[in-house]
Amino acid sequence: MAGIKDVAREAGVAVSTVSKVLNNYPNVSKETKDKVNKAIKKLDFMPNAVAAALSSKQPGRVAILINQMTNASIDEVDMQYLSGAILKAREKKLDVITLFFSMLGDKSLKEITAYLKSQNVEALVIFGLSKDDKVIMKLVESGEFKTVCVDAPLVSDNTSCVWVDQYEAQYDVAEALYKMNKPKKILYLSGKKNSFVCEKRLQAVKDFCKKKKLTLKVEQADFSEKKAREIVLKIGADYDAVICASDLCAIGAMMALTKMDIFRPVCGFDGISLMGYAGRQMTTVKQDFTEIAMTAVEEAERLLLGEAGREVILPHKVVRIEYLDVIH
Amino acid sequence: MAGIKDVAREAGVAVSTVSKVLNNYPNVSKETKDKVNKAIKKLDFMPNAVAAALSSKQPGRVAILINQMTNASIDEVDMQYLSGAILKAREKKLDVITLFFSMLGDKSLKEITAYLKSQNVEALVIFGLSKDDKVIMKLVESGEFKTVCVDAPLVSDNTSCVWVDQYEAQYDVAEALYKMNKPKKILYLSGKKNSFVCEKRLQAVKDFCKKKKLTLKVEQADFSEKKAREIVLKIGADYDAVICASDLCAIGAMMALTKMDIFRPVCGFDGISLMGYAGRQMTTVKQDFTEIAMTAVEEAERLLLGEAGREVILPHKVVRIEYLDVIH
DNA sequence: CTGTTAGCGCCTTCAG
DNA sequence: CTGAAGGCGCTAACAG
Repeated sequence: MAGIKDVAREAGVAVSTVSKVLNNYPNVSKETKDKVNKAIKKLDFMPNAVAAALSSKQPGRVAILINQMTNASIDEVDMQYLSGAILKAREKKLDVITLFFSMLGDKSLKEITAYLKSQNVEALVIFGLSKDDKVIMKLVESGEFKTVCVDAPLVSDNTSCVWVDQYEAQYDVAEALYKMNKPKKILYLSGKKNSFVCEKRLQAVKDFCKKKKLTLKVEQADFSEKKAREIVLKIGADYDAVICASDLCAIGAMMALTKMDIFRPVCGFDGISLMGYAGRQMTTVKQDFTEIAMTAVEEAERLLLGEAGREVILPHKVVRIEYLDVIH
Repeated sequence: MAGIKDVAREAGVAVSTVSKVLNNYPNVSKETKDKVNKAIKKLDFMPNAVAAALSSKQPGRVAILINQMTNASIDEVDMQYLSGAILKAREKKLDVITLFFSMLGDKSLKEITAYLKSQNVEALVIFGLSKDDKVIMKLVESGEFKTVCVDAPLVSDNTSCVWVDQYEAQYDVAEALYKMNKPKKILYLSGKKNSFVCEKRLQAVKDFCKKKKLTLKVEQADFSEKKAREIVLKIGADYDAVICASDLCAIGAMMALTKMDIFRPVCGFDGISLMGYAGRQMTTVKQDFTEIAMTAVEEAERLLLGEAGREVILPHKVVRIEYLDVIH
């Protein structure tokens, strides 16, 4: 691999000059710039990113932390988060390293911090954080790293939060279902206890039902298809509609209803393609996870540039999913 | 962040000595080693990985290349590949960078090579490569990087291949289905044209049918649930059983059969959790993608250590999946 | 506008 | 067994 020296020699200039054109410094004459660029092309030169990172004050890496298998996910969500984040990071020329919560859970805050620092990470982008992830919560609060939380309302001077307005989204989908079917008694299958998103969603349904004067029964389904199925089998018949905090639960609810051979409108949350297998049209909230991830990385860049943390709200859509709409 | 110098001062030794204990050199007395380790602990020191990478001849990074959304995947497979690979890499203290085919497809071999070199990558672990991925095929063949291909039979001095024996697996599952239902006429829904795995699977079914003197009809379903459904709707009734090159197709086939209200045994391939939604018991081949990925990374390490490329065959299982066996 | 010169933080011969 | 010194490839003042 050709080095910067070779380029300098080839172009007949000093290494620093080459460095300058590489990093788009203003004060280089067009001529020498051309010379250098020609040499670069000729030698197929590309600066060694490791060396550059070591020597320069450029921002360090950003670590993507994924809480695998926690959301309603079935991997689809995580994968979209990941690819969106990685894509945007490359675009922004940010180095990333990918980590899973499971790799950190058993380590102390100190260890994690040391590890991240040793890897030259300066910013964190965290997906799927919940209050139960104690160490990672502490990591965020420690302020050692600029961090962007997706789906967790943590905002401070150096931590931003990016998400869809969970309250509004849940409210909207409930309303859509309401308009269509005019239910009187609602069964709400809530998600995990200490999940930030779930609290918002739950509140939305509560408020909605209050406003419309509907009876509301809340059950904890923990994002689980199975639990949802069991709950609905047991008490589903007593309600006019089932609103779910996740698509997976909606599928479970649907399965139960089909088995009981009764009809009740059901709606989900997330818009994962698995919904295509629900066997019936369903209403759900569609979140664009790729977009969310890309926005999160952009936000991380902002923080790295020294700007202050903030909350970024992304739009959502309420959609009807047909059987196999989504899967090719 | 404490540096190696701080540790040296704290321990009252030279930096080089610290470095030696860090890298487990043999010639350090136990006493000084203890002193140094104490200092390390006291200062929460961790060597800067970037600097270490730059200065030492330690192996470079390994790039994980994922062909997102190509297999029967629905993300589950890719996610397991990814987490397995990343986990093992951390265990082996190998630095990884994750890339998706889609980020490279439009670039030239030269560009990709330059980029990878600039990122200090020395080894590639490639998931889901097919003959159609021209550039990446060339990348592998160029020999510039040690590479491990999962699901592609590329073996040379510096490239290994890790996979489940596709022929045997497909043969086994066909046999299992045969024993159970004694079909005479088989419909085989094959996968994508230029996929390495598909060719092996197809050959296995051909051989099996020949041996058992069964009528075999092969149709291209391209791993698509929809195509599988359409094919089975059209001609499924004429056959006694449907063997599929992927679970997704098996689900499609099942959906079609259910719609037609006829029973035909169906089997799939991969063992993804989506099979839990097929609505009926199904036979399939279960591959442990996490394990495959971990093995692939280990193999990459071997190559990095200078050993020669080879083929590594991993075991598979033929399993029956019940409704929601797999999804919690 | 261009070149010279220190480092970045660590590893690694090579003397002692 | 330990320490001093050079260098990995590049960037960033600082001179010129």
